[in-house]
Amino acid sequence: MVKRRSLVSDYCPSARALDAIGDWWSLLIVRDAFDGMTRFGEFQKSLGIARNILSERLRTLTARGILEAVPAAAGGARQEYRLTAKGRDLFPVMVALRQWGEQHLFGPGERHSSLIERDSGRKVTLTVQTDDGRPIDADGAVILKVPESEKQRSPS
Amino acid sequence: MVKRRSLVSDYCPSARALDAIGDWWSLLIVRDAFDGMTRFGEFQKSLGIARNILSERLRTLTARGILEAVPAAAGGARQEYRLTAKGRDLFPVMVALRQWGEQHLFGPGERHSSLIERDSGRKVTLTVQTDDGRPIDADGAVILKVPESEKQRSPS
DNA sequence: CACAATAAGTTTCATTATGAAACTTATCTA
DNA sequence: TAGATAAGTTTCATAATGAAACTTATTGTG
Repeated sequence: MVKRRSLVSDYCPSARALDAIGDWWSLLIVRDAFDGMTRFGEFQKSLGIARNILSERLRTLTARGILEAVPAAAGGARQEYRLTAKGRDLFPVMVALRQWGEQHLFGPGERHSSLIERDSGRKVTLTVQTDDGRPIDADGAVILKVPESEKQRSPS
Repeated sequence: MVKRRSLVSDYCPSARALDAIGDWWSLLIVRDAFDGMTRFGEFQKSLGIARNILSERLRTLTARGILEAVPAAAGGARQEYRLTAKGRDLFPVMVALRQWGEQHLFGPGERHSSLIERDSGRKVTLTVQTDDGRPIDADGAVILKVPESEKQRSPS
């Protein structure tokens, strides 16, 4: 396969995001993490993922700062995998995927899990809006590209 | 590999969504489609994807109703690939990924493309909220699972 | 119209990524 | 302390991917 092309240097934030979490399993692991799972075995049982692949994914997600590995017991070797702040910031991504799935991938009357506010029980939804609060859809939006001349500018 | 496990029967909408568009390349193709691309060659050049893989992905995305293939010229064999309504509904997913990428994958001062409202030039953002309009974060939300007894209930 | 140049795929082949199962330690439990 | 779990790692077979060559269909040019 000649190694999958990396998009980390792409100037499109979506591309970099997909480069970080767009591979098979990663977002499912993150979903389970949002659902409270922390242990290797929990992820493995929930997803039915091969153990070697899960091991590799947990390592990568940790290296990328999306999960952090903390010793399950003081002095012990076993880890618990917890979402970092960076990982928790994927919440809108999860909600967006969920919302699209609900809209388009379930038959009428077919049951699915739902995301609700803990306290009120109200359904959680997601809105795309301008920074002054007006809802907007794809047609109203446009991508402002980085001029060629500025692309190479790197941080510090 | 014994075929990648399918999640289409999972009762979690996020899992089904990832099953549909969570493979390598699919969302990048969708991103380019949002950016106005329609032709095989445009996607190929933009992404640097192998032609056989692009061919397969376009076929799959079309089969799943996310893209539709329309003849480029009347009577011609060449296709244009356009987002369907279902495909355009992935807009919030793209915005969510973009927003996370902007927040966490760019160094300070490093340039990136931005999503703005066409008319006003205002930045587009994304908010997770309850259905009565209050913003909410991951801590305030909880997943309501489908009871075991109801899982099997299928549509029509 | 004839001929070259593109566009859009498809086929073939080499290589990587994944899955399953067996194997290895470390940790927990009775 | 012995057996049972948990958490990985190793090994091996197979699927997915990438690159390049190849095939048609379409477009452009004189």
